[in-house]
Formats: sequence, structure tokens, C-alpha cells
Amino acid sequence: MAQTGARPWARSDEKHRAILRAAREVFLSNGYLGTNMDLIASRSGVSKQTVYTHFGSKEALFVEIVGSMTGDAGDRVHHERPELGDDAELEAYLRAFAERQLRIVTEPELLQLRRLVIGEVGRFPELAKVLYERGPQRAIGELTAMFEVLDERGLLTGAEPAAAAEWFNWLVMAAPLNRAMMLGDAAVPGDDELRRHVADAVRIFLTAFGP
Amino acid sequence: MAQTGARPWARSDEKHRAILRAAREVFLSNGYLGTNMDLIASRSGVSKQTVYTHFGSKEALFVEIVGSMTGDAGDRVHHERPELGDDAELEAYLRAFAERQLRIVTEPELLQLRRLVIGEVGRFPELAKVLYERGPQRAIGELTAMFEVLDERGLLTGAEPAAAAEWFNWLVMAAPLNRAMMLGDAAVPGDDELRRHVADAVRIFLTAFGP
DNA sequence: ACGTCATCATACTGGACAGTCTAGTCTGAC
DNA sequence: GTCAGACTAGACTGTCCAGTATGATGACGT
Repeated sequence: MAQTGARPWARSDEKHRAILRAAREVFLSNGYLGTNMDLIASRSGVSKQTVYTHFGSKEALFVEIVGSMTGDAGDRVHHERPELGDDAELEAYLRAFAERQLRIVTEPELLQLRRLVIGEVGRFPELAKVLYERGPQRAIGELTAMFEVLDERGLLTGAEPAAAAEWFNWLVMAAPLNRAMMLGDAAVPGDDELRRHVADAVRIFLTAFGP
Repeated sequence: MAQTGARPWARSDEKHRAILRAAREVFLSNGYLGTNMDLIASRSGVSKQTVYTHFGSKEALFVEIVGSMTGDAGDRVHHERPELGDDAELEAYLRAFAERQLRIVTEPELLQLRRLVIGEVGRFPELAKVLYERGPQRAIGELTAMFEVLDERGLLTGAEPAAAAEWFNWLVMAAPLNRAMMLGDAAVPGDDELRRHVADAVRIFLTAFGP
């Protein structure tokens, strides 16, 4: 309201983001059908008409929200992966990767997004496909690339890099994620438990696939 | 309509089951909010009033459906577990257990139930808790009992039976289940792939925890 | 000064739907 | 034959809600 000055699009742009923010909250907590467009309008401090001029329909707004959240989360997990230095650091390297990924994926907002998208597979199969691609599939892809390097250095035995990547991914993610899906955000491991879980997962992985 | 003969409750009982059957279909394919009580009535060949005299409300009917499905599925997975004979059969024994469990859990109806319940965690947290207890938790409990026996025979090393049970469970279930949640029933592995997957999971498990 | 464009508040349309009510039918029991 | 209880078709109530329409305000560029 105050510094709307220089740029003519600024006003519109702010509203746009306010709508997205409000819509994200409301969709995440009420689901697709449970969401009321009037509520989104009032929460974003904008008239209903403005919501419709910006986004066209409830469905389009929903798709936009889910698409942008999945993309952002993927980027946060995967930006700037460090290189493995000394071979002896392999275990610590895998732990660091896993801890970071698990911490992001178990954020309440992302858990809720996952629940929402899974619940709407029937209505929006494309969204779930996109979430799978930008989530687990992308993670497994990154891991595959890492493991190809390890493979060349002789640090990986007994499986193709791609297969090893999938096992690693689910060893780390499966238990916390599946618990959280059903038992709610309170079931997400705290920091200590998370570290212990990841350490065990990495140990099991290396017993099966390590040098 | 024809052979309603001897038992006075038969008529009512048939309707009751017809309603449950129809409601299961409709809830599973449309979700809770997306479900229309008129449709359930007409699909079960019953008047709307009858639906309400039998079940009281939409919510009560939903809870009934989900509760009964989770119980039934759990019973089907766990009824009559065979004993392990010769120690040498350990690998085959674990494979058989895992294959059976995975086959049941990946049935389209149960996958859809899982999606539905996950999507409704916000509205019905109790249902999700029950599904977790009668699903993964129960499976892990059974495995724990099995592994305690193995432990006594010296066939299990390096972890508590309960921890080993959890790792085993998710090694087997995680990848297929998570793919199916998001990619739809078409992503469920066929028989060959399922067998290969289970064989690999058991091998990894035994490498880490076996004798 | 004037037009344009984003926005506003608010009313409205049209349809969906949970749950109730009515008035009457069918069936099996006594 | 009559009664009770299960059932039926369908109308009805009240509410909710996506999306549109209206008419006004205020800021900007020219």
C-alpha cells in the first residue's frame, strides 16, 4: 500500500504473490474440494474478482500451487551437491546427503503437499506424476549419478548404480515418510533420531553394496 | 427379492451389505467430500432414507467402510503364518512372506484406500492411525515375532529383532508402494518384477542382518 | 483533463448436496 | 385381517460455493 511507487506492475505482482501464499495455506489445510475461493480471497486481502483475473479458475490455481511447490522443494534438495573427496569419507558423505534430503522432505508443508496430491490422484493424476518425478525420481537420478562415479572408483559392488540408488533412497526415506503420511507431523523424527536412522540406513546400504 | 424366506432380519441384512458395498466403491473412487449420498443410495438399489436409517450419517458410513477394509486386509495378510523348518530355507521363507504381503498390499482397492485415508488425515486423523496400526505396524509386529525366533537360533545378527523387522518391511514395501501411491495402479509391478524385487530385498536384508 | 487498468465490495446465478419429511407400499408374524 | 417395521419415491429445506456481473475508486501515463 505504501511503496507502490516506481514500477507499474508492482501492485499487481504483490497481489499475485499474496494470492499464491494464501491459496497454498488454504489448499494444504483443507484439500481441493474443501477449499473455498472466498476464503482465499479474504485471506490474501484481495477481492474474489482479482483472484479470478489472476488465475482463471480454482483448478488452475491449484495446479499452479502444487507445481511450484514441487519444483521449489526439488531445487532445495538438489542445489549444489558437494564432491566426494577421499574414499574414506564415503560413509560420511552419504550420511550428509541423506540427512539433508530427509530433513527437507519431512517438513510439515511438504508432507501435507504429499498427502494432498496422493489424495487427489484420481482427480489430478498429472500432478501426482509430476510430484513423483520431481521428488523421488529426481533424487534417485542424482544418486545414480553419484553412484556411477563410485562405481568407477570401485566403491560400489553387486548392483547397477541405478538399482543401488533406488535401494538407498528408500532405505533412508521409507520409514519416516510412511509414518508421517499416516501418523501426522508429530511422528516426524527429531534431530537425534533422524541422525541415528540415517546412520543405520547408510550402514545397511554399505554392507550390501559397499566395497 | 425372491428367497427372503425364513429369517426376518435377512431383508434388512442384505440391504445393509448392499449399502456397504456401494459406499465402498463410491468413496474409493470419489473421495470423502466428492461422494454423494444420493449416488450411494441409487447404486445400492435402496432409498436414501434407508441409507440413513442404517448408518446415521455420511461420516459414520465412511468410518465404517474404512475401518472394516483395514481390518479385513490385515487379517488376509496375517492369517496362518507357516513355521520356518530347516535353517537353510530361511531365504525362501522370507521371500514367501514378503511376496504374499506385497501382493495383497498392492491390490488396487487397498492402494486406493490408502490414498483416500492419507488424503483425509486432516479431517480423520483417527482413521489414518488405525490404518497404520493394522497395516505397517501389524506387519512389523509379526516380523518381529518371527525374527525373535531367528535371533534365538543365531540366524540374525547386528540388530534387535524389532529394528530388523522395520528395515525388512520397508525394504520390501517402500519402492512399489510409493510408486503406486503417486503413479497409479498401472505402476504396480507384475508377477515377475514383484518376485525379482522381493528376491533382491531379501538378499540385501540377509547381507546386512543374516548369519 | 482523460482514458486505461487494476482493483474493490457486493450482489447474484445456478447448481450441488446432506439430511429430513411425507405419504404410502410390502412382508412376515400372530 | 391387522399390525409393526422395513422400505420406497420423491419432494423439500437450508446451506454452501464456483464463477459472473455491476458499478465505483484510485493510480498511472499521455
